[in-house]
Amino acid sequence: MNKAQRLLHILMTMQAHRKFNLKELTEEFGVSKRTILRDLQELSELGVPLYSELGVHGGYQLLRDRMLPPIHFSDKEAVALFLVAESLKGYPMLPFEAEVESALKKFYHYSPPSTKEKIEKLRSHVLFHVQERGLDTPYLTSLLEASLEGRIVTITYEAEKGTSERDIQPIGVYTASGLWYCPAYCFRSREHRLFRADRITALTVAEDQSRRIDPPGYDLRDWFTGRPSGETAELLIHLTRAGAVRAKSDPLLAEGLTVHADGRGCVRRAAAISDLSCLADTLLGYGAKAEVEAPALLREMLLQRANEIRELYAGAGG
DNA sequence: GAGGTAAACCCGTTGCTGCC
DNA sequence: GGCAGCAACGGGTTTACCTC
Repeated sequence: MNKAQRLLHILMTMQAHRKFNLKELTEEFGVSKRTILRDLQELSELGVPLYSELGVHGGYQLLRDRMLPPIHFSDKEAVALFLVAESLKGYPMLPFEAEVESALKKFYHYSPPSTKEKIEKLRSHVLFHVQERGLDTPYLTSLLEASLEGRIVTITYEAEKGTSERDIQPIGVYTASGLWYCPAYCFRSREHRLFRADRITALTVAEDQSRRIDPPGYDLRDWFTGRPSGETAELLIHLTRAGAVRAKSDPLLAEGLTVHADGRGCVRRAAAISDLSCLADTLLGYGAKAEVEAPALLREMLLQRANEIRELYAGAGG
């Protein structure tokens, strides 16, 4: 039996037995322990999910649940998968980036030449442009994993107001305009808040997991459908014609937007109190194109910001 | 602590292949 | 045919870990 045949037989033996050790394999294949070890290492490097246990009852196990069965794709399905992959390439950071790269390599390697040809053509004719930000998000995968497992993590966050350390329970991650965001329940402010992944400079799993909200009862879909968490306020914003056009493509104002027959519009929905500050910053850019009727707190925030700007320029001019 | 197991080394042997 | 290079293999030793 040559090496290739032996590797194949070892793989079949592993699939037939839930657990095995070196001695059993050396007896079955009539080779030395050293050779079996080399074979197992080679199989592991090829992607076979092997798990070893030390000790008296130690041995090897094949993590069969972690290995997918062979799947057949049609030509169009294969090209479609690569199209999806291409759409992600513009992002400098992705969760499970190395795994995505490895999976695509395997997929491309085993694709027939005609499919490869279509994929290469696709690369020349389709481009998903993502705004380049050049910001590192080293904890993106950790945030995603924490949201999947409902873990509380301790983060160091660099906000505009300064650096803070806080415990959060992420509900997911999403990307917009080339940036990665992580909505999460913040145990310090006791409400859901939005964090920029690139502003997280340190992340560790929190020691105290007893506070975790399980089940969370609030997920990324709730976040996007605008179901607020925590204390809320009724929002009523009137928009000019130009303001309504702009609000249609504004993620903060599109929700709850109604455009009247004359082109003007209004935004009417519930908003979390914690979001008002962010809304005020956005509305400042609308100038007179948007007028806040409610809540009063948002009006005050806008006035305060406007006054700050006025003082700044009055001082510079005089 | 003893004994069983895997992991990680090192080194020597064997067989195949290509080159001169 | 002789030689070098390489891959595959085997044996030995030490270390780490686990169970009893």
